[in-house]
Amino acid sequence: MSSYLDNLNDVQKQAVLQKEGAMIIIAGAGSGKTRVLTYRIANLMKQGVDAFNILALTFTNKAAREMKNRIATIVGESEAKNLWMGTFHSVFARILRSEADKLGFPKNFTIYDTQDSVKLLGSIIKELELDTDRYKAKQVLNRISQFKNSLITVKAYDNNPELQEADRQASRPKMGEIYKNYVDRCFKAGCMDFDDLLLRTNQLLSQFPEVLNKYQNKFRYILVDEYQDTNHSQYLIVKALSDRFQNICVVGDDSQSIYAFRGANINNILNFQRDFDEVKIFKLEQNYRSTNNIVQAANSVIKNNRSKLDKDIWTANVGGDKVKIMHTTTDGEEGRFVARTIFDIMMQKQAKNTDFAVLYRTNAQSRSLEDALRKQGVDYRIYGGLSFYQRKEVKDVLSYLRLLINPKDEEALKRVINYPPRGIGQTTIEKLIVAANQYNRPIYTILENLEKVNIGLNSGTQTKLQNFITMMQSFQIFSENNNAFDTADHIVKQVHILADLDKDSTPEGISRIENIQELLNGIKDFIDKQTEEDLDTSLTSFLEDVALATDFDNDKKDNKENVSLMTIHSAKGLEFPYVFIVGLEENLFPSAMSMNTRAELEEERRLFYVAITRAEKAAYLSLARTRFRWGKLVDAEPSRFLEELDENYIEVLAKPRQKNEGNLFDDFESPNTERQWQTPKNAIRYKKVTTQAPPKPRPLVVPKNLKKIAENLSPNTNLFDTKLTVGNSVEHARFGIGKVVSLEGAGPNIKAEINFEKEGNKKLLLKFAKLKIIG
DNA sequence: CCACTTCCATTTTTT
DNA sequence: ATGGAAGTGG
Repeated sequence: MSSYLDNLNDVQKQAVLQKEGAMIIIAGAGSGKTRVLTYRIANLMKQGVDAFNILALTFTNKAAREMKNRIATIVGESEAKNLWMGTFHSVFARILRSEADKLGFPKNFTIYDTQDSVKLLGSIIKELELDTDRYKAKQVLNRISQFKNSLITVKAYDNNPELQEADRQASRPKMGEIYKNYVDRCFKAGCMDFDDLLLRTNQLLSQFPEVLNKYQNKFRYILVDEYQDTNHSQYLIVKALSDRFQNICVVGDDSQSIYAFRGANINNILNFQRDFDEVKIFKLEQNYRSTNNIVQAANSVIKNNRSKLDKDIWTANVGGDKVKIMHTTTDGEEGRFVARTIFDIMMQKQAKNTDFAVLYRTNAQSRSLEDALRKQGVDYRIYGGLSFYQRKEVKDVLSYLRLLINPKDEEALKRVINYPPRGIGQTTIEKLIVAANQYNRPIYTILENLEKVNIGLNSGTQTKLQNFITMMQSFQIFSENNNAFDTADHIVKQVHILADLDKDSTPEGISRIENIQELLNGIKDFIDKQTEEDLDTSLTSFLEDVALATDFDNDKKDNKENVSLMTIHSAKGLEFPYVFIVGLEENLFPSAMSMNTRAELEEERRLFYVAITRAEKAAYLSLARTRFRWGKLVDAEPSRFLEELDENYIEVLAKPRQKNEGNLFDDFESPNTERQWQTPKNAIRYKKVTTQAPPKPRPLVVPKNLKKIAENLSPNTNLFDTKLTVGNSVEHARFGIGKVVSLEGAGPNIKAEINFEKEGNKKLLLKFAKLKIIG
């Protein structure tokens, strides 16, 4: 029966066959992790475990889908269909959907994306008449996200002088008030944001024992992929669900943890052995993906990180090409180098577009690459960035649909109440919000009862509002008798969105119309697919899918083969024969925002490690000495990561040149560009230099914005590195001098009990407490 | 209330 | 450079 096991090495096989208990699979890059997970689940099922009792949490929905398909080939489609597989967010959104009433949410709750959350926070900040420079909606959202991911509710915040003090120090004393308002408003709107999907799940499991019991019994075998990137909230969910049967298998690689910025807690993986009894450990250390030069180059970089699990990634693969490094003068030149090299490799090695990926640190870097690829005639596709569903015109249509299933959805209402323009202005909307807050009802309810409230609207405006409501009600009725596609189509026609967009005959305007068409097609596809698999075809389920979809999840139908352009973060879990990593410059990669602590810098280094290890056959690194940023030319120094690469595995294509030495690709601007490139003369351009230029002493750059951000962050982030221990004397801004009595918790959640001379014993969350070690 | 203009920040990464 | 927000005149 176990022919499928023959493809596995010893450790992989052990990991697959270990059926019960807690286990951790430390899976180095390219070590066949997905294969192990797939076979492991298949094996469980072959051994008689019911698919309904297996929960597998992945990092993207696409990963879940692919894994499911692979499992289906082993155990059969009908069985594989019953597996619960998906991202934390989508799996628990589904569970919340059926249990929402217990938490006071409607079953049809809608999901706020980041845009919605930021907008809501913007209006709250305005309503509270706070300084919008101090209180930047986006930053406030980040802070609230931190709270939620650490399970700090509004109440917990109110009881936590430390947090309040930290916010006061960051000149945001009203943070608690904003937080409370935000949570209230989301609740009243029947909406959950991304973090709520996890936080509310935790609430559900902790406050309702019968619910916990139900899902503990259901999910007897739990698997978590990319465990290194789970946050505290996710960790608690996993812990709670697996508590009964303790059949928990987590897979991850601490060296690939790159999501600390959104609360991922690397200690979840580092401390796994502490959290469960008798943990079995499997280390997958053989890399099957990359050539030896790539594996060793990657190893030489990551070894500079202090905090990591002990492992030794090796490969039996041949050496292959060395990792190539290209110094260029400008970002434009860098783009042309990438485009040209891709073109050359395609010609010489008969490679396809899909064999290539260009990875960058920030989305903004894609522009110069796009220009160059377009000129070179290389088809490409950008992943990530603004997703399809976030485009204005698409979101407008989606907002109508959202409002239909959840009339309380405030952000959706605000979007469509005057779009297309129907004479309902800002003033009117503000009056409505005020009324809604006064009566403690959703705006929609106010609208339905306009005649009963007097909020100072003139009769003309009242009629317009009335018409809007009547229209929405008619849509409501329509949707009850028609499917999601017909409803959406009906709405698009009735509100004349296309007519509005038609006024704009620019290419952008035309593409907007196409986007709406594509959205409608998307809904149709969704219904077809769901029907085929006998799943929910409702509007609600479509909207949920959309809210949690990533760019990778909706496969474009154009059958063109494309070079992939994406951020390194997006590239996690993917692999390509040829990988280009661009912008290896100080302040860009590592990012200027991530150089104030060792922890941050180490995350950047892991990011670099992830980038290199995406490559199978060849990796090209490039940098530019000047680059357009913020519309200005900015000078740049080579990234420190380049110096960390072991020179045995690299090859420098063009040595660093001073700016005034002229542009390597200057002739590229000339009309004969193409021909110039074919001439052998160009060969010397790839001049090999055996020694790298002596590294210049790096000027100590402290960007201006760094200071500001440092002030906003808790100033003691680096405390994690200085290792506070029991017995240390510390000084606290408010409580004065004290001694550390004990430490508990892990990572960002370490709490210290401190005996203060004046204030007595206090437990402080190190993350937020402002402590200075004085002895 | 709307259309047009000017101004401003934006660039770290994403479910 | 660019797109969104805020301000201004009709």
